Order: sequence, then C-alpha cells, then structure tokens
Amino acid sequence: MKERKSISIADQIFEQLERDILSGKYPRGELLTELRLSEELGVSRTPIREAIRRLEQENILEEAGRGVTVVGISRQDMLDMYEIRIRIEGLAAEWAAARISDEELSQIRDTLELQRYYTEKGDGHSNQIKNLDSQFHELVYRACGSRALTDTLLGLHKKMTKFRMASVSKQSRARQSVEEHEAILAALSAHDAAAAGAAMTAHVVNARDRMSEMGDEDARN
Amino acid sequence: MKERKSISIADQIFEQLERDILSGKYPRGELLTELRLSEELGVSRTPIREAIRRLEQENILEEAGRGVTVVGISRQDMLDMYEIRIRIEGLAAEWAAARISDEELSQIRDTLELQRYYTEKGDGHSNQIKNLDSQFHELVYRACGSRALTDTLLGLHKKMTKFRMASVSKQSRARQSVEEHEAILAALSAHDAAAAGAAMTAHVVNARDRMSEMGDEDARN
DNA sequence: AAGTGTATAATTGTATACAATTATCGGCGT
DNA sequence: ACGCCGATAATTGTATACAATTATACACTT
Repeated sequence: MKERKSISIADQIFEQLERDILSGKYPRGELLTELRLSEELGVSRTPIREAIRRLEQENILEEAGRGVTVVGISRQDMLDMYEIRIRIEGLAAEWAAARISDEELSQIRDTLELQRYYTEKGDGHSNQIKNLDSQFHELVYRACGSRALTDTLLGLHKKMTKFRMASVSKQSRARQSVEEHEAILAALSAHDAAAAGAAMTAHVVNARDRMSEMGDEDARN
Repeated sequence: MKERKSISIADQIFEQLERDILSGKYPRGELLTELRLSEELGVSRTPIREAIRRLEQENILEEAGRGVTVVGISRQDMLDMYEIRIRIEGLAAEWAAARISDEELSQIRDTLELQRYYTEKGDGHSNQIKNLDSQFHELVYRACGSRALTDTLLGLHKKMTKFRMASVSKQSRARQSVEEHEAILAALSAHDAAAAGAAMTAHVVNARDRMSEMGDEDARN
C-alpha cells in the first residue's frame, strides 16, 4: 500500500537548483562553489556534486575552473526553443496520431477537461492551468512512440515551463489555448496524422507569437 | 606552456561508459551496479556515481530499483534522430549563414579540405573521415549563434556518431558527402541563408536514406 | 614599480566508512 | 507443496577524511 518514493536528497537538490536557476533566482554568471551550496542547503557535498553534474549535463551550469557558473536561459533562448518546437512538435503529434491508444487518448481527454474547467472558472488558477498545459503536451510527447523525439521535446519543454514565471496568461489567451488543444485532441482521436501535426504546429506558432509580442521589458540577458 | 587539462577520473569513466553503451558493448537491459563497475574499472564508487548520474540525465541509463539498466540507442532511435535533424539542422545552417565570421568560415574550410584529402587518398582513413565529418557539423552548430539549437543538435549528433561503428561508409558515398559539404560551405561563405539551409537539409536527408537502405541485419533492438 | 616565486588558503577530486533501504534466501507453519 | 515471514546479504545514499590541484597574497629581487 505504501508506494514509497524515497526521494533522495540529491534529487531534491537537483530539482531545487534547477528551479532556482531557471527562474532567475541565481543570476547568470554567478559563481557557485560546492562548499557554499552545501552550507546554504545544509547537506554534505556529495549530493550537491551529483546535482551539479546533472545540471552541467543539461548545460544550465558550466564549469569555471574553480566552481561552476550559472548559465541559465535567456528570453532569446526561449524564442529559439520555440523555433525548434515549431519544427518538430508537429512531428510528435503526427506519430502519436498513428499509434495512440484509447488509454492514452482518455488521459489527454481528462487533462484537457480539467484545463477547460479551470479556465472557465476564472482567474486564480493560473498554476493549475499551467501544469495542465504542460501535462497535455507531455502526454502527446509520450504517445509519439519515439524515445528520441520524446526526450528532445521533454528537455526543451522542461526548461521552458520553469523559465521565470513562465508567462502568466490572460484568460482570453487561456481560452484560445484550450480551443487549440481541443483541435489537437480531435485529430488524435480520429488518428488523422496530418491534421494533428498541423494543429500542433499552429498551436506552438501561436505560443511563440504571444511570447514575441509580450514585453521586452525583461532585459536581463 | 603546459595546457594542463587534468582530466578527472569521473570524466574518463563517463566517456568510457558512454562509448561502451552506445557502441553496444553493454547490451540493452543489462543491469549495472556501482560496486561491479568500480571493481571492473578499478576506481572507487564516487566517480562511478557521477558518471552514472550524467548518463541517466542523457537517458542512456535508467534507474532500476537496484542499480541502473542500460537503455542505449537502437537503429530505430537513429532513424528518428535523423527525422529530427532533417527538420532543424537546416535552421542551424540558415542562422549560421547570417552571422558566421571569417574565422569560423576558415575553420570549416580547413576541416573540409582535410576531409577531401583523406577521402581521395582512398581507404584506411575511415576514422579520420568520420571525425572530420563530425567536426564539420559541429562547427556549423556552433556558428549558428543559438545555444538552444547548438545544444540540441550536439546532443543528437554525439549519440549518433558513437552508435555502433557508426556506418563505415564506402568511398563513393564519402565523395558524395564531401560534395554536399562543399555546397553547404559555399552557401555559408556567400551568407546565403536559404541556400545553406536547403543544402544542409538535403545532406541530412541523404544521410538518412543511406542508413535506411543499409542492412537491417542488425536486429538487436 | 614590476615581476617572479613561494607559502598559504580555498576548492575540487577521490576514497572510504557508515547508515538506510531493498532484495534474496531459507525455514517454518498450515 | 505453497505461501508467509524473518534473517541476512547486497546495494544505494550520505557524510567525512584526506589528497591533489589551483588560486591568492605577499614578500623579495631587480
């Protein structure tokens, strides 16, 4: 009955540092040393080291002779990631349409239903909506049946969702997002690969355009 | 005068394990434990652990309750990675064409010249040719000016070049590859983004087709 | 005053000890 | 014979000790 996860300290540190770096808490260029982090976080250097190595592997940190420096991601990185997703996320939807199971379809349906519910309910649920949006995309990634494509998209998506506050969207935009998700789900349900790909690509293009239009006030590189 | 790199044991272990896994030395599904690896490789568990964490981050290993299991990559993964590259590697060439420096151009030119030299010289240089081919692509990635795109493509490319013996190519094909590289370089030199993108995409398409045609005899999943 | 060398401090790299968790095996009861 | 249960072994997680490396500061020389 006890589904013990037993999250290790190293994993927690990794998640926390990743979040703090991508959200901008640690400014780009900041030097981090193992000793400082281990004192700040109250654990030994061992789990810190593991977390740092993993973050280096993700190119979020980079070694700097002594210690590591924060690389993080910039607004431009976000736009570039959209350009990449525009070119391959439709492919994931195409492949998913061809092979998705009823079980997977109903998971997506449930997720989307919740998203619609919170969106119509009004403000105050931006966090739930954000998480459900992420879940929708990740379910499609996993349904595409290609580990290479799933991994690539999951990696990009994870960084994007954790970036700053990840664009708090207005309700009008949230409604549009739900509609686009519904179009994607319809095409997936019909196993119409071309339609699913086109709908997904259009959706990502819209998301990019929304971010492009959004404030440039955040000048921090 | 001494450009000391001081490669740590952890880094060496990482490289070695990555190579051995991607080349198929460790069969998919094999269970690896820290103790076994530390005994086999004659080092303590600490550097082993770091290497394992990094390989997990690359989705080449995955945790398995006790120990980690080898995931590696399959022939199908290779084909999928080609599909991804077909859709984004042209973008890297486009962006590179717009901003590449003379310094970067001459590096690519030098690399290509060597590749042509070894290719014409005949067989017995497949290793050099393979490395120069990798170098060509990676120079373009780095010239594109986008960390997100560079990282994504480097990650895919690294896995592909280390896969099995990475397709020992016949000389006829090697010549064709040189020609395609020359077309890409010409477009980059002219700062013609559209031509560079088209040439690069065509090049990756050809590489995929060659692999598609190549033997299916390797049934190992 | 500038540069060089050396001592010193700070930091990372590696090994090991120990704790905690999880699997495995054998015995016991039914 | 089958399944449950506990002891034992195997394995990972964390901390710490120590070695090795690298940066820093300071004195000394020219």
